[in-house]
Amino acid sequence: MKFYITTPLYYVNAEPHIGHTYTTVAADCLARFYRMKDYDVFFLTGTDEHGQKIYETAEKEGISPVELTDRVSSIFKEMWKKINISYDRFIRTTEKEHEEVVKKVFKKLLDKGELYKGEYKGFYCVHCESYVNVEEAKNPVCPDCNRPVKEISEPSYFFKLSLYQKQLEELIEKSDIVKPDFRKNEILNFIKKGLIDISVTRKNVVWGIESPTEEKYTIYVWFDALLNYLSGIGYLYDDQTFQKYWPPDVQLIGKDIMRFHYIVWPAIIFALNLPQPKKIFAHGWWISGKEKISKSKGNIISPEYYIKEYGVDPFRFFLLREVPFGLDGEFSEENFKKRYNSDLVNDFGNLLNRSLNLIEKKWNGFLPEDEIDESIINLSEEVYKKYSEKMENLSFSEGIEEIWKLMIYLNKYLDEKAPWREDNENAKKTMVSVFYGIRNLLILLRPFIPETCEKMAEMLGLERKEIDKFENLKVKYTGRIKIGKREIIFYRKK
RNA sequence: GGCGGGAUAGCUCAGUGGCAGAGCAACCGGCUCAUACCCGGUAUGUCUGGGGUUCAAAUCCCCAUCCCGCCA
Repeated sequence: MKFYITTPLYYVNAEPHIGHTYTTVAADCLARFYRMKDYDVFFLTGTDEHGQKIYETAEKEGISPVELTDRVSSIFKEMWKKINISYDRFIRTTEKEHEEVVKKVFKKLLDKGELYKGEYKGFYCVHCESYVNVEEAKNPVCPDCNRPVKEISEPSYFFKLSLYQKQLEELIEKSDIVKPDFRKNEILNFIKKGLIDISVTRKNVVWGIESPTEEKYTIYVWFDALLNYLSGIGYLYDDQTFQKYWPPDVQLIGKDIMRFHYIVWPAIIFALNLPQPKKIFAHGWWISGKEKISKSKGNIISPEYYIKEYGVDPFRFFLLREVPFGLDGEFSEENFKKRYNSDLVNDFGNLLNRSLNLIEKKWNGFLPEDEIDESIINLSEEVYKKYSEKMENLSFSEGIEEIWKLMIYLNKYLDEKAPWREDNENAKKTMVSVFYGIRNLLILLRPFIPETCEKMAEMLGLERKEIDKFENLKVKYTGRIKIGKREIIFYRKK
C-alpha cells in the first residue's frame, strides 16, 4: 500500500510562521503514522519561488531573486529539520526538473486545446499574486489585503476552466475530495454560480517560468506552483515513481487557498486525464487574542519561542491536540502551558517516572517476567483501532484522546494495584503489565512526538525498532529487560 | 443583500425525538511509588428568546436576536 501526502509549497516571500508549521507538522504526523502502518509513504513539501512579488522583494533588498529564494527556502529547510519533519522530497519551483514539467504540461494543454490565447482585462493584486474583481472605483483595492491593485490589459493564455464546471460539481458531490465536509457546500455554491476561464500567463512579469510558445510569456505563479504535486513525484520524467504514488491520498491546505485547490487544481487534473486526489483537507487558522495572526497586529506566535521554552515535541503535540483539525484555534501561552502541564507532565511524564522508579527500587532496574494483564492487552487493541480510524480521518485531537484512555487507565491501574505495598512477587504482574502499556503508548504517540518516544523507549531499555511499527503493539516481553537511565523529560512549568 | 453554519455548565465543546453530557477549572475525600503528582467523589444549567408539532423537543417546524463562514 502506498500513501502520497503533500503540503502546499510555501511562498518564499515570508519566513516560516505558525501557519506553515501547522500544516507541515500535521502532514509529518500522518506520514509517520502511515509509515508505522507499513505503507510506502511519499511526503512532499517545498517552496514556491516565482512571481512578481518575489522579484520586487529581492529588488527592495538589493539582491537577486535567486539569492532571495535560496536564502528563504533554506530557512524553511532548517525549520523543518528543527521540528523533525520527515519529508521525502523538498521541491523548489525553481528546480530545473520542475520547470521542465511545467513547460511540458503547458505545451500538452496547449496542444489539446485546453489553453487558448485571449486578452486579459482587469485588476491584479501584486501582493496576493492574484487577479481580483473590484468595482470600478477611483482607488481600487484588493479585497483580500486592501492594497492598491493594478489595472492591466494584455494578451494572455487562458485555461478553459469553465469547461469543467459539471465535472467539478460531480466530483465534489460524490467524492471525499473536499474535507472537512462543511466546506463542500461553500465550494459547490461557488462553482454553481458559474466558472470563468482563468488567465495562466503574464506578459510583464520577469521572474517566472517561460511559456513554451512563440511569443514569450511568463507562466502564472499559481499554475506553476500547483503542478509541483505532479513534478514532485516524477510526472513526465520518472514514470515509475509517478505510477507508484499517483494520485495523492491526502493533500493538506490552509482554508485560505481552497479555491485554487478545489477548483483550478482538479480541473487541471481533468484536463490531463489523471485520477483525482482522494482527499484535500483544508485546516483552520490559529488565532491569537481573538484575531487572525498578522504582523501588523503584532500578535505573531513564534514557533521558536515555544520550541526553546518547552521543546519541539510539546509544540508539535499542542498544535495537533488542542483543536480539531479543520477548525480555528486560539493559540495562547496560557493554553499551551495548561496542555503541557496536565497532559505531558502530569499524565504522561509522571506515569513513566513512577513506573520506572518502582522497577528500579524493587528489582534493581531489571523488569521481571510474568504474564500481562488481559485488560491492558485488550484496551491497547481497542484504543489502537479507534485511534487508527481517527487518524485516517485526520482527527488528530480525537486520536490523541483515544491514546489518553490507555494513559488514564494505566495510572488508575497502578493506583488500584498499589504495587508499592506488595512484595516483589505480587507486584510482578502489575509492573510487567504497566511496562507493556507504556511501551504501547510510545508506539501510539510516536507520530506526534517522535523524539520523546524514542528517548523514552531508551529509558525502558527498548530498542528503537521495537516501537517502529504498530505491529509491535502485540509483542509481549520475554527475557530480562534492563531499564535505561531514568530522567525527567517534561519539566513542570511555573 | 443571497446561501450556509452556529448559540448547551465558569471555559472549550459533544449531544438528530425518550432522565441534559465530557474535558478543563472549582470543591471534598483517598493514596503516598511518582514531577504538589495520581485515584475517587461532589456540585454546576432559563440548552439564546418566543411560538408551534408531539404522549414526549436541546433535538423537528415557524418567527426574532446575536455570532461566524462563503459570495473570483
